[in-house]
Amino acid sequence: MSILDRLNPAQRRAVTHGVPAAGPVPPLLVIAGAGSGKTTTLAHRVAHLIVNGTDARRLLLLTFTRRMAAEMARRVEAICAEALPGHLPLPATTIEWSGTFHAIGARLLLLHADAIGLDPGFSILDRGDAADLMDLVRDDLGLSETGGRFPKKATCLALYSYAVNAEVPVAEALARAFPWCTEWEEPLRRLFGGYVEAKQRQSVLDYDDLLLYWAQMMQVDGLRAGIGGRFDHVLVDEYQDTNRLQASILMGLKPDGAGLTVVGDDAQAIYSFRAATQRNILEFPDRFRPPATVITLERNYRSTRPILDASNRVIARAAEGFTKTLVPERGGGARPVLARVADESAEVALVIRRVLENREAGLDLKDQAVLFRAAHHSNQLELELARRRIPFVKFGGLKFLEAAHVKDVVASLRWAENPRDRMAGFRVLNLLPGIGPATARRALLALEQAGNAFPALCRFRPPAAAAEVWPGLVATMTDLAAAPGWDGQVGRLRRWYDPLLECLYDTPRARRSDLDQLERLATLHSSRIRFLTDLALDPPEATGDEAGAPLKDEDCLTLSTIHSAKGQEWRAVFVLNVVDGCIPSDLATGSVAEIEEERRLLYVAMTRARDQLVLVQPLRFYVRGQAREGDRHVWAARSRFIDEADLPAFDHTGPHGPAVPADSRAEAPATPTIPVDLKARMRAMWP
DNA sequence: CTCATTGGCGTTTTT
DNA sequence: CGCCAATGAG
Repeated sequence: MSILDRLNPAQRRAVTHGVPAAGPVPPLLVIAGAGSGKTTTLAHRVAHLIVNGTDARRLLLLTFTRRMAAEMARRVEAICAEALPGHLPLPATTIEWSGTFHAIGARLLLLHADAIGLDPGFSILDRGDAADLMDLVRDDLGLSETGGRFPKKATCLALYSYAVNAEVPVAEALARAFPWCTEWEEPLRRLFGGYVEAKQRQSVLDYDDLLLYWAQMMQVDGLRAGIGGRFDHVLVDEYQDTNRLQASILMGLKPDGAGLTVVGDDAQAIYSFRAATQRNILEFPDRFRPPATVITLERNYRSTRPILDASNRVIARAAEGFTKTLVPERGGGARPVLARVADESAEVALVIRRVLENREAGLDLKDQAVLFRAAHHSNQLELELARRRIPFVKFGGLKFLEAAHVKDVVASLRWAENPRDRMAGFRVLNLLPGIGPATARRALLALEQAGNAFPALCRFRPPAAAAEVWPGLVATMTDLAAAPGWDGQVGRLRRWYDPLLECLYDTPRARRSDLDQLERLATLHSSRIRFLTDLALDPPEATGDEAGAPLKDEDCLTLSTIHSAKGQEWRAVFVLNVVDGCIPSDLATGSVAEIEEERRLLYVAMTRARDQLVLVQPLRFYVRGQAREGDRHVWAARSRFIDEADLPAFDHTGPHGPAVPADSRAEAPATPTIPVDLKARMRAMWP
């Protein structure tokens, strides 16, 4: 009995390709359709390599998220334990080098910091900090007074990031992704130059640097040999969502493709906004001589036949790709439902009703998920779930880490770790009453001139309003910077920060409980720098529930953006707002390529479902930017990706007839749900 | 120089 | 609505 017996023939070929081997293992591309056992296959291949004598420490496993890395490690160990009975699974089967490109990049940079002249105490900027730094540099370069509308900081950062990740000049990035900013090409280039300089002066790296420095290291002979030679096998998951820079790293690691395995599904490519390109996966085979072996997995073990049939119809209308049609292994099951509802309130009601019915019928909340295109699409649903005390977790959207008070504390820790980190210092100083940008700048200058030693700040004369709290700040930062151990540092910091919190924000109680959570989280990490690095690369998800992190065992409904649902599955899946303008997003209809990506997004959402799939289509959308009881609305059409000809693949519920009622032009505003308050109207006449 | 207020404008997806 | 820039009072 072998671990290979439970695999189908294509999976088995993928797992055993080139192994056991006498010589180098030729490159392999696995095209794994949705639900075709991709994770199983990859985990078995890794286990098969280990069982056949590959040292687990010489494996590099690159996944799309930390969560996937952990899942993969768990499964590999389980399979190895089964295949090698009697051997303890640890540590011989533990994959040390497993994680996202960014996390692995951070580790390699730390390891080789000396060789490339990088301060090993570097801090990692999250997206918000990077954008703020971009803003600061823009001010310094005097680009704020350009008149007209210079792109906003977030746009500047996105553009810079695109150029780096796509490995194209600014002009090309502008043309491809930000055509409305082309007139600013020259000042933008200056801005990016200044941004890079500022990062280096402060010993900070942004996300892109983790890849960029890694790719650059692979261009240096000695380093390339050292890093590439560290790994016998490199395996990459979700290859369809990698970009040019990541491909360059891979080619640097394994120039001839020996030991390289990439797995992905071009039909599920949904990250082009991060400069991911399908060309990576489409062109992979021919990058090598002889070309890489291609193995396609098309047997779907996840969804019932009717769900798969509907999904296949949606993707069949796409233009390009490795052709494959998923073949269902599971029979039976009901058709997916296309549920028309009056508006978003009715959508919320329908989803909650069906979720609860499912639970009555024995389907736990954790077996069900609600998916949507944009994080804010679930706002109403979240409110209603909270009101009815139905537990849920939300993936995607605002992160815990992005809350102002959490950023305050993290910035303080980062400043203590790296006093040259101006973004961190700037944020901390601005917390004090009476201190604004100008004073903060002067204080940072004073600190720099004193050799970045915090005690020197004692001599700085703050404005009168800050005089009282100033010594506390200096003492706190001095303590943190000099602290011998990590234990208790967050507690020490909070003795100073918590009183400030009271004055700064209006809901101090909820915020303090967030900080309690942060403090607990801190104890799970061995040092301050590890804590900060892990936090930047793998921020905990926001929960939407005031209780903080949901208990692991609690039965909980999943809410998720479609992007964050990648690689997951549930027995019942609801997709919100399957209308034109949401899927496809009205912001992503500028080109055929963008629209095609939106189609794949719907395909990804639909193929997450095992037994039950409900696409919800509200007919009426209230327009934003009006009074609470306003009645301005638009009528939305069914998503263009559900073709008329494909309607028979669905069951239909809700109001029928044309999407836009014939008499809509004449329709009177809905009756207000709140009784008219005449007295308030009288008062309002005389403000 | 700080801080609160006002008015205009854009509104996605994430390591 | 929520973010950002401009404005004006202290």
